[in-house]
Amino acid sequence: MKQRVREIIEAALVRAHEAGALPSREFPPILVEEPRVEAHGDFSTNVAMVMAKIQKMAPRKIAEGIIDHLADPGGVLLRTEIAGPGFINFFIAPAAWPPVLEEVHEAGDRYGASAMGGGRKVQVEFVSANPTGPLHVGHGRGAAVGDTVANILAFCGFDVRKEYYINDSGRQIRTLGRSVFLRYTELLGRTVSFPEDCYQGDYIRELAGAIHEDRGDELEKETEEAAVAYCARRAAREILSGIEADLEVFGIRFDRWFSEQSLFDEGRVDGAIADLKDRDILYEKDGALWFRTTDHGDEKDRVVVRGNGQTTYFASDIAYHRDKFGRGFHRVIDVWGADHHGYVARMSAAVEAMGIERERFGVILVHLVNLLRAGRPVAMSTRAGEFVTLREVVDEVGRDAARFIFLTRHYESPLDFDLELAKQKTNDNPVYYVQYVHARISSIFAKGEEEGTIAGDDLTSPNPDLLTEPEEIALIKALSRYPEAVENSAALLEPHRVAYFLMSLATLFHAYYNKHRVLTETADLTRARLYLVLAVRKVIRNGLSLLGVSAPDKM
RNA sequence: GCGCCUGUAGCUCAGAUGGAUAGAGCAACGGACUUCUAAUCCGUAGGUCAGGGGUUCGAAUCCCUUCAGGCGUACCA
Repeated sequence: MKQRVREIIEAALVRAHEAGALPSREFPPILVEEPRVEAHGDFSTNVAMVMAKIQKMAPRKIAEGIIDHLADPGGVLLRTEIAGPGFINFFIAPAAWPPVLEEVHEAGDRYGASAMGGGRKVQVEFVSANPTGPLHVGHGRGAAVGDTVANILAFCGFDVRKEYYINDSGRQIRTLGRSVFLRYTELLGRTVSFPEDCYQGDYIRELAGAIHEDRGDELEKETEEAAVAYCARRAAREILSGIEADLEVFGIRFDRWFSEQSLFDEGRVDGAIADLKDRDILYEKDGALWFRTTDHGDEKDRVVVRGNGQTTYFASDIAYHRDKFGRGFHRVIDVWGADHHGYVARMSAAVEAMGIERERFGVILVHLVNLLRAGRPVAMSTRAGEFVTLREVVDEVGRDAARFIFLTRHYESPLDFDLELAKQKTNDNPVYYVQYVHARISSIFAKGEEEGTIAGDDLTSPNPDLLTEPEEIALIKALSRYPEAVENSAALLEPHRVAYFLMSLATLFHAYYNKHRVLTETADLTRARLYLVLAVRKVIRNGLSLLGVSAPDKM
């Protein structure tokens, strides 16, 4: 509908110019918005004010010229008015709304989908937690955001791949190996002093126990280096498969798990370094190899190969991102914890230095999660091994509630996740509020079938024009806004917009439900209302599925 | 010190690209279940959009500045 209004305005501008009412034919992009105040109409535009300078006319005068040349062949406009400093307000004829329902029904599962992506390949890399311990709630937030952003982009016509980058090389993995090996030697009856910088969690003992069970004391016969390496490899593999299982429970499946170690094994790190050196993007200083990131906006150059010959984490990341773009992704989106924000400038600089336009690389910084229980903070420290895992949270509060909570805040806002609140079935926890709409509508259909008034979802020749109640028009208006909500969500990479849309749609539905009956004495009216609520159910289910939340028929 | 993020009702949070009178939930108070699910609805009350300056027809939104909280500032990952 908004699009239709925009077209009407565009046509009026051209006609007004041709008729001499507007001197310049230079028109700005037309902004059509939905005013907060009902008295200002269904839509309004500020074009007249924006054009004042170009046209060298008073805004209200321009507005008059536009209104005089409005054509409305479809008869959607009830009336228009000029208001305030030069707004043009449009009031839509109530009868113009019900036909919108046909669009919802025709598109079905695809309602709200768009072609904005044009099939371009996009990669979303998220979670990518080191395989040194189980996932915690913070990872869960990143997982929910990354997964949903990817879903929404795919829905908007991008060819999306979800990827998990495994940091299976480097010091943390060696530390993991050392931690497990030490616990293992403990099991052999030795007393060891367990260093503070090793991983303290109980899961380390479990991993050591499993190795002890399989291999007995065999590892003792190997060199310590080999034994530690074995422990590291094996522990990382097992932790990773635990992570994969936890993500599966959380409703997330990756298209690809990408190993950092493979970059070394296949010579991609060396390859990237050699290439960048040839192009004079890397230079030597003080025995180290540096990247000229300052040429691309970073505050200082960064080391890629240290004086001792070891590559930095940055080196792997350069090789990794080079590989990503080499795979033909038009756009690459990384989802990181906000504590890595200091890394964004250098990574962006590196990408740009490799000849890739800056807009093609984006980082979503997901802010931290404070885990609470009934208002009190729950201690969280990976190293000390005191933390609540994502799995425990999902087991306790449920996948739907957990995902929804992560997605009802902007990712740049710190999040308090209260376990007790998350279990409550109140409106402080709106996932149930939204799901309840779906259940209620399903229940209406169940009742209708039971009474024999309808058969399944099959509504023969409904007449939407019978939907004249203000609550019905309000619902239809809301449904018509869904595609735009999804597009905005995709354009801004902000999944919470879909969640908020669903909550507001739910509010309108519950109000309608409480005031009017769907199954009435009049067959025509019943069919029309079923047609409406079925459209609502489709959109609720559609939106929830983007968020990775289930749409239950019963609650 | 410098950089990034955050600051909106008692609490938790929305308010993209600057628009007209600032929004929701929770909590508080008062109402609505013989009905298609009350996990719901209706109403009342609640504000110096952290403070100050600026830009303009118009600022929660853009710019400058102060304050508060978080994070980051390695030849760590």
